[in-house]
Amino acid sequence: MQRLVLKELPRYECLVEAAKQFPDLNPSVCEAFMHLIRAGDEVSRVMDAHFADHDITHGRFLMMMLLIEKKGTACARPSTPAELADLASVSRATITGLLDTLERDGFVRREPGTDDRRQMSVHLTPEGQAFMHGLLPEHFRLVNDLMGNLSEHERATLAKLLTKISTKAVACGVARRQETSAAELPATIHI
Amino acid sequence: MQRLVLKELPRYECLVEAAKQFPDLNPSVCEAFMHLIRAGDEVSRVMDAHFADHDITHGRFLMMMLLIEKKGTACARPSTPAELADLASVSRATITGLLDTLERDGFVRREPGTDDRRQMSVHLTPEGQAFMHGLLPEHFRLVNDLMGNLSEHERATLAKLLTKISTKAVACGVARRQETSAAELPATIHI
DNA sequence: TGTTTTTAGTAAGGTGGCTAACTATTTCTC
DNA sequence: GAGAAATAGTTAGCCACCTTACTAAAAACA
Repeated sequence: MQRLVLKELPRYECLVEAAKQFPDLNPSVCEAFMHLIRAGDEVSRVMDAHFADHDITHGRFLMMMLLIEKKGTACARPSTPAELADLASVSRATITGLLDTLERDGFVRREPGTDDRRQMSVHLTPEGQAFMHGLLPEHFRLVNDLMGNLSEHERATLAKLLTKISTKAVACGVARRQETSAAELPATIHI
Repeated sequence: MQRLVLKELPRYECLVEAAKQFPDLNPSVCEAFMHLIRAGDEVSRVMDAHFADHDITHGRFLMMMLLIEKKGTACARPSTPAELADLASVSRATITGLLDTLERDGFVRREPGTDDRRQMSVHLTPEGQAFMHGLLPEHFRLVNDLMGNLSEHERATLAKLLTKISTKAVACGVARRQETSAAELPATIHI
């Protein structure tokens, strides 16, 4: 499902106009920011359309990607709902909902855990595995196509710049949580 | 509302491993792609958290941004639900839902159109206008902060690279629609 | 042993989509 | 001018993907 975004980015001159009204608005910063939002949205739409061709959604795809059997041992594979929730940064309740639909469609199988009876162990079924093997070649070709206008060097530059932004975004999140925690201290602490 | 994304991107060596299984997978392409998805998601989360502080959501914010009074005449302002829907590339039904909640909260006012009795004219109320004027300074400062690790030159580079990707994504969408249209022609046409 | 924490899942609610159908109005065609 | 077609906004129903609060059971801790 898509977030609302503008079909067209505002013209630069509109940003400059708006900056007269809102002095904190830096037109070139805003422009770059909006390019990021837009590009992210548009590639997501392309991927989602491909998923829809196969009657699957982004969320379910990600679950199956996490569960897919991997050759070699370099990359761990989660197996409990809590592990999936942690990797995807969502609540267990969300995972339950996703797994419910995947189980309903025969793509995953849940079994009680062996060590801990509270736990469930989650696996792709052979059907789920086959489904992913059928989907992924074209998925990766689509990714290649989307990035096809960028040289290897440009892709590396892009990754570097985006990492700078992500780092900043994460820092905003951390600073925000500290701010929130401080606000929640009883007033008497400040004596 | 966020889409499911991985908390951590897979390590490059995991991509290389996976490429052995899926030959279409190009590790460096995939890596850049995932950086885009992640960065987009993370900045969205930061913005959404700020919106939540003011009891508003991304979709409602965008509606109000489109409706906000603008000094000068360089930038048109939409005024009907259909115009909003067109600018945001969603259905009129979706706009109805968003406007319902904004009207409920006193931020927008709907009036019958003057020229065409099918239409509604939509405006920010003074309360809505004041709300946005209260929110936007910090919003723009947040944007500046998020992009703060990038120089002016880097921002221009980023915008250029992202535009290349957006262009490709849009082309994928166009190609897809042509493909779909061709598939829908009656079989007899091919004689 | 008793208390606290953890696990998966349920219930309830929200956001932001969609489609199809509807009603009223406007535009188009003959 | 009459009727058909298109348009505008809304309604109803559905979906995906969240959240929090809660439950029962199990595990960990003191």
